[in-house]
Amino acid sequence: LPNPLLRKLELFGPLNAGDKKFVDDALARARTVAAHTDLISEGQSPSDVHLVVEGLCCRYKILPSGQRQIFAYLVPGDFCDLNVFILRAMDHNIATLAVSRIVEIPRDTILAMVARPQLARALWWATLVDEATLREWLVNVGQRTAEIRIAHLFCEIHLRLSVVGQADDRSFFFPVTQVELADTVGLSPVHVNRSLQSLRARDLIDFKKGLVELHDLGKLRKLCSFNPNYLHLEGGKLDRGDFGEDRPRS
Amino acid sequence: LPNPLLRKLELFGPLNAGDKKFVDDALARARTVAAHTDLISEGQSPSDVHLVVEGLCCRYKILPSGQRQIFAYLVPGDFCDLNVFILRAMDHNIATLAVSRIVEIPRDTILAMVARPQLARALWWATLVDEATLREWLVNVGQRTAEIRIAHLFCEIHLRLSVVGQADDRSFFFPVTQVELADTVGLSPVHVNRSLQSLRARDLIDFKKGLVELHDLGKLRKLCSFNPNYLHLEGGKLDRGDFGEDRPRS
DNA sequence: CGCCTGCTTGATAGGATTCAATATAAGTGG
DNA sequence: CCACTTATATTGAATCCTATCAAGCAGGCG
Repeated sequence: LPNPLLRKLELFGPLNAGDKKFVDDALARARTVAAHTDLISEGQSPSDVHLVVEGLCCRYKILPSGQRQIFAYLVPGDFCDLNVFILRAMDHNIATLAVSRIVEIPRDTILAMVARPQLARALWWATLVDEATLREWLVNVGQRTAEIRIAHLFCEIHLRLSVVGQADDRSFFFPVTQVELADTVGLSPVHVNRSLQSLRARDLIDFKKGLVELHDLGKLRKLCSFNPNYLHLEGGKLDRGDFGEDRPRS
Repeated sequence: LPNPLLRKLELFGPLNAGDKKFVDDALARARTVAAHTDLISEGQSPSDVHLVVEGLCCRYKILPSGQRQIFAYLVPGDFCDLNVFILRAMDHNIATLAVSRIVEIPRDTILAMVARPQLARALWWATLVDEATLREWLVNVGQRTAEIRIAHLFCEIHLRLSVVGQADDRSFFFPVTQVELADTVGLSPVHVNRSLQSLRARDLIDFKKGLVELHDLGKLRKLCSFNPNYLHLEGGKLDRGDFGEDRPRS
């Protein structure tokens, strides 16, 4: 079973043997966490950095009114709280959605990683992709209709899971409830249910019990005009791997 | 007129004289850009980093359907594209909303800034706050009703402008049209108009011709349950200014 | 003065929410 | 292993919020 973090980071650029070993060692001891368990809560200031090795987690916030908004799904290879080095306190929560394997990487280990130039850039790249993903979610909730919102979300998750070898072209596991989907895309659970039925009726996707079956990925992507640029994936290899160099640009 | 970037960064932590001079020098030569002008477009890969010194800019994306979503307002002291060092191409656009003064900071200057530990942390802090702000916008669009959405946006902008000395407790300039507001909060321009009227009727705020008058800031904040934690401002001074130190935490 | 942009208003339609009830599945404990 | 309880999914009906369409108004500018 390949290291999902390594797999992700190498999309950005090649790592040397030392870098790889470093990453591998860092993920050596993962612990298993039950589903629906908070890993970090708002106001806390964890000393270590959490990383998802297996399973599914999410960032979320609960409003005074009791409403919940999910900001991000964290799939294998994703960091939970790299910002720990700078910000005093978390401004949101992170929880598991399914049984997951989590590693807690000590601060010092992260610092040592950042001391390796290529790894440092790869980590930075990962956080920038997180931010770009967040922007796309804002587009999703701000501009798209219910059905297309959900279609777009599935397209994204599918691609991100593919990167870490957790999805093929026909299906993938995505263990969330319809209520959680609703809190993700800013819709009511009832409407999510109906939108899912509508997508099934169009013979695009079938989602039940945490399994997404893609009946026609191409049509699904067309429906929501899915443009994966913001994930900086395939293009990732072409992304700037250098720092100070001043080469000409188009 | 104090340097807005310096003013912002010092919220995070103290800078030494050398750091300050460095930042001051970096902002020395600003150019004036007309309103509604693109600074950077999707797909581009600017060689320098843009920073807003005066005026107002925004991040945005246009969908194939022609819809526009605004992701962020950039006020004096905000960077436009620090990610230039890592990502090959912009995945969104940045434009001026009003006449603005912009500096283009060479890559080398940024690299020199990052070489200064305290400045590096302050820059990192700034990008993390940007991300947290984006999360809050997702909450806004995903969970709140029209009126409260707009109220919350005004609360945020007011606070961010206050930090750089561009707002007092009674009013501030915010030169956007109602259409732009609509593209920000994911509503139709008509509905934005009506929501603004409603806020005026409650004697909370009056927004006309780019001037926001706050009739009762306390009541406005209560209406939208405004919690500025996510901006990490006042708490900013207490945020972690250290890197590797391993001090006890509560 | 006329034009353009931005704001305002009214009427209508539609998408999404809410409420409520039912069905189905999943666990739990005796 | 079955009965009970809880979580999740599904369905229908009524309501509400927001969008759309369309028209009128105001102010700035050449």
